[in-house]
Amino acid sequence: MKKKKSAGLELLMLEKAAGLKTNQWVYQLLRTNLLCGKIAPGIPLTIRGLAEVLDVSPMPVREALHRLACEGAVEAKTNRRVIVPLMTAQKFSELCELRILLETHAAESALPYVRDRDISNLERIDTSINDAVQRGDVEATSLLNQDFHRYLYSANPFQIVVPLVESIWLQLGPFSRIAIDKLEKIYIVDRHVEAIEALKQQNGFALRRAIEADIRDGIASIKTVEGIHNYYKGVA
Amino acid sequence: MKKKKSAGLELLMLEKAAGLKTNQWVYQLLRTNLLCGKIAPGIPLTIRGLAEVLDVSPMPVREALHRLACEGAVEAKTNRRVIVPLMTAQKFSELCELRILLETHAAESALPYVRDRDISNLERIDTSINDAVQRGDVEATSLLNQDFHRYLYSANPFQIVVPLVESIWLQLGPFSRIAIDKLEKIYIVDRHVEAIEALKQQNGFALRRAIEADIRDGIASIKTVEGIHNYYKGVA
DNA sequence: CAGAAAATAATGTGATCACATTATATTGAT
DNA sequence: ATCAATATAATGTGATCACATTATTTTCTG
Repeated sequence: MKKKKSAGLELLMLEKAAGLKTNQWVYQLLRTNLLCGKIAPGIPLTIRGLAEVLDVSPMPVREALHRLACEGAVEAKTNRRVIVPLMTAQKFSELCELRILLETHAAESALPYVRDRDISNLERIDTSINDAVQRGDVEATSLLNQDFHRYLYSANPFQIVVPLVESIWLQLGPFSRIAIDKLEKIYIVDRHVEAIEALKQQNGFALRRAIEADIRDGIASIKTVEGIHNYYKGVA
Repeated sequence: MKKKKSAGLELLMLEKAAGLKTNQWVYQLLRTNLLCGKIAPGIPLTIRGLAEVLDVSPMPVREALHRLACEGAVEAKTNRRVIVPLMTAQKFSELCELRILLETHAAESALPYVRDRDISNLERIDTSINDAVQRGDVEATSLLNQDFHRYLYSANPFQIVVPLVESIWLQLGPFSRIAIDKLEKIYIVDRHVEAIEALKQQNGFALRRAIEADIRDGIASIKTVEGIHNYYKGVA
C-alpha cells in the first residue's frame, strides 16, 4: 500500500460555483478552512499535495498559496516549506490590539454611511449568528460573525481597512475556533445588539465601545497559547 | 514599424542580485517603481507586456502582479485589466488616517525594544535622508524615509503591523512622490530628530507626536487630488 | 546497532502551450 | 461619414514539463 503524502489533512469541501475561476475557488476553500481552524498550525502545505486532494492542477493552488502567504495566513519558511504559523503569546496579544485599533476605527468611519436597510441586514445577520450558536455550529458562527463585521465596515464606500482586518482575522483564524467552541457560555451579552443600537443613535463612541467589547469577549475565552497548542495536539 | 504595446512605460531598472529568485526581483522592481510614483495611475499593466520589457518569462510577472494586487498596489479590474488605482479625495484621507493610526501604534509598541545601537542606526538613516533631500534625489528620499520608519517599527520582534503599513505606503505610493518633490521647503522641522529624541527619553507620548507630525508634514504638501492627477498628466 | 554518506523522492520555480474571454481593429450598412 | 457588426489580436488562466534545490530514505561503515 502506497502511503499518500498530504492525505493526512481533512478539508471541509466547498462546491465550486459556476463561473468561478479555479484559483478563486481554491483560495476561498483554503481560506475558509484556515479561518475555521480546520488546518492545525505547524503542518506543512505543499502545492502538489493540495492539488491532488482538490483534484486540480498545481497552478491554481500555487497562486492561492502565494496569496495566503501574502496575507499572513500561511508562512513560507526559508526551507521551501509552507506552514500555518505557530502562535506566541506576544503575537496573539499584538494581533488582538490591532483588531481593536483597526475595527473601532473602521466602525466609526463607516457610521455616517450606514442606512436603515443596512441596519436591518445587520440585524438579520445577528439572528443568524444566534441560530448558529444555538445549534452549536462552530464554522457557521465564525463565518457569520465575520460577515457581520465586514458588512458594517464596508458601509463606508471609501474603505481601505477591510483587507487589513481580514488579514488579521486570517492570522487569528486557527485560534478563533477555540474561542467559539466555548461561545455559548460567553455570549451572555450580545455586543452586536449594542452595536446596532449605537448605529441607530448615530453614536460613534458607543459604537466603538460595543465593537471593542465584542472583540474582547472573544479573546477572554482564550487563556494561554500553551492551551491552544495543546488543543490542537488533542485534535490531531 | 510595429507599435510596441507596453513599451510606453519607463521603469527604473534594478540589477538582479545573485541568488535572488526571478519572481522576487520582478516584485521588488515593480514595487519600487510604484512607490516612487514612476508608474502613473490609470495606465494598464499586462503580464506579457511587462515580461517583454523585463526580458523574463510571463510566469514571474504573473506572480508579482498577483502579489501587488493582493497588497492593494495595483487594482485588478473586472475586465481583466490591471491598473494603478486612481485616487480620490476620500480614499486619500482614509489612507492618511490609517497611516497615523497604524504607525503611531507601531512606534509606541516598538519603543520598549529600541536599543542604543538601533538609535545610532536611525540617526545614520536620517542623515542619509537629509543628504538625499539636499541633492534633490526624490527616489532615494522616498525609499530612505520608508527605511527609517520600517527600521523603527521592526524593533519590536513580535511586529505584525509592518506588512499592513507597507500596504498603505504602496497605495499612497504614486502620490508621496509629489509630496517629496516639494520636500525641501517643508522639512523646516526634522520630525525624525524629534522621534529619535523621544526614543532616547523613552517617551512614548512624544514619540507618537513626532511620528504623527512627520506624517502630517508629508500630507500637508498635497493640496488636492485634482492637482495630483494633473501632475501625472503633465508628466505623461 | 548507531551514525554518516549516498541515493532517491519530492518540492518550488520558470518556461511554454492551449483555450476561453475580452479588447481592438477592420469592415460593412445606412 | 457614423455607427454597428464582424474579424483579428491580445490577455489571463490552467495545464504540463524541465530543472535546480531540498527532504527523506536507504545503504554503507564502524
